[in-house]
Amino acid sequence: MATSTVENYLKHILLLSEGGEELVPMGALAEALAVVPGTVTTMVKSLADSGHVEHRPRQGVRLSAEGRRVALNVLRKHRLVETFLVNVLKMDWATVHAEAEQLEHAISDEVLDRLDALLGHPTTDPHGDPIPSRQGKIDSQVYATLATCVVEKGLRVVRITEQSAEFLQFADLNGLQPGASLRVTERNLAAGLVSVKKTTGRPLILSLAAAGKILVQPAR
Amino acid sequence: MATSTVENYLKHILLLSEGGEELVPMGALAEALAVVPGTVTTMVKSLADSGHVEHRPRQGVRLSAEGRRVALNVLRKHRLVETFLVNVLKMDWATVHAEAEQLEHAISDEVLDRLDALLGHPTTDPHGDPIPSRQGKIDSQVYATLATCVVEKGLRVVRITEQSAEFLQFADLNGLQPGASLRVTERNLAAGLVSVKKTTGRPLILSLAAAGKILVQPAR
DNA sequence: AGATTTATTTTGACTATTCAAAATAGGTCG
DNA sequence: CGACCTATTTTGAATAGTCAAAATAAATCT
Ligand SMILES: [Mn+2]
Ligand SMILES: [Mn+2]
Ligand SMILES: [Mn+2]
Ligand SMILES: [Mn+2]
Repeated sequence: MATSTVENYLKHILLLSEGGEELVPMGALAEALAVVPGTVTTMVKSLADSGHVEHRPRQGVRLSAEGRRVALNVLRKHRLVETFLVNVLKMDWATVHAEAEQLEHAISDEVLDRLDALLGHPTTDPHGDPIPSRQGKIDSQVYATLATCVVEKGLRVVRITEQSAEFLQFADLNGLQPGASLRVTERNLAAGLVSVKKTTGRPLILSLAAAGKILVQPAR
Repeated sequence: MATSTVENYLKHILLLSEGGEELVPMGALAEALAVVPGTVTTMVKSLADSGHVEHRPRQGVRLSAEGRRVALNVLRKHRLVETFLVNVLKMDWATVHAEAEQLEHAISDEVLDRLDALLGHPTTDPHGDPIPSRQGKIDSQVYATLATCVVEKGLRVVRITEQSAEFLQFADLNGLQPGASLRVTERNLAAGLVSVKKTTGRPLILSLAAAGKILVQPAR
């Protein structure tokens, strides 16, 4: 019964609130949804009327328990669909985000369950993004990034937190997929650069901005 | 760029015009789309403005070449999705129609092609409905039905032309799936009944209305 | 404190889609 | 032919979502 517009609003509020507690500023939401701020104000008020969010005028929005439930379900659909598109249909991981953006609103919970089973109940999508469980639990572990981790330690890529096709294409081409092993050889804050050595392939230099999008954990 | 409303209008015009040539009366379209006639008049005029249909006031609508192209693409998506849901996700053929009704508007041509390949380029969906080719060709062969076919000849079910879950459930339960072998043992026009003997299972009696929804061809 | 910048909200308008109800064009039938 | 029936069209109004631009509140900066 939630329209896809409503689902998108709720999903982005969830994504912007790092778990669902903090107030999301209207401007940030407008930016994420690619609409003007006035539109967000209007929609958020109606979302508040329907009990999906709490609106603190001039401060921001926060999901209600019900809003969070809906948002997690949409996010689960999004990420399971991405997994399906990559693992089963063999699509390019750089392009599946746009596809999933539509499909997340079109698949039923029934299809969702069957996809989940077909895929073997995955816990992360092709980008390493955690897939909320059927019950709405989502892994909220905090990871270091290539911009913040310790230098000269063995690391494993766990996640790429960026959905633009260009960046993902670039990451893929340079062996930065979840599971890849590497270490940071040098970090120059002044120059804003991070040097990375992968176990295989040539050394790589990233900007701090790019490095900040690659989440890592200590190699097992 | 066509909205899903537009896609639904075009698809139903195609379905109601037996191939695309005849004029579809506004009332029939309104009924198929479950909207009031006035709404159809309004929408059809805008579809005519965008070049998707030709509107003969007071007579009906007909698809333009472009409208037909769009409609066939949507129909192809619908039927390939149904095939996927049944063959891969093992869903009940009685329920996939409603799912496909949404998904047909959400999958891209890219995903469509990959689904087609995954399924081995099927030419009919689980109900025996022909799947339009990528180039927009669709099998328009005319078949007899259990209400019109010859009596006491070996037959094979080719298609069930009804998408309601109840009817499909009933057909499935009684062994009336595409491919099933049977013959009509008796037809009583006065009583409006058709008696059917399947190769396996007990004899079956259908109303003429129900029998008319089962398309058959002479057993090979 | 007063002025200025910035984020948010308001207002007015527009598109797409729909319905209810009234108006109308075409037949049809006596 | 004229009354009548039926399908279609018109008219007026509603809902969801959006934008542009003006108004306003809050925060920041002399
Ligand atoms: Mn979306
Ligand atoms: Mn992802
Ligand atoms: Mn549809
Ligand atoms: Mn079908």
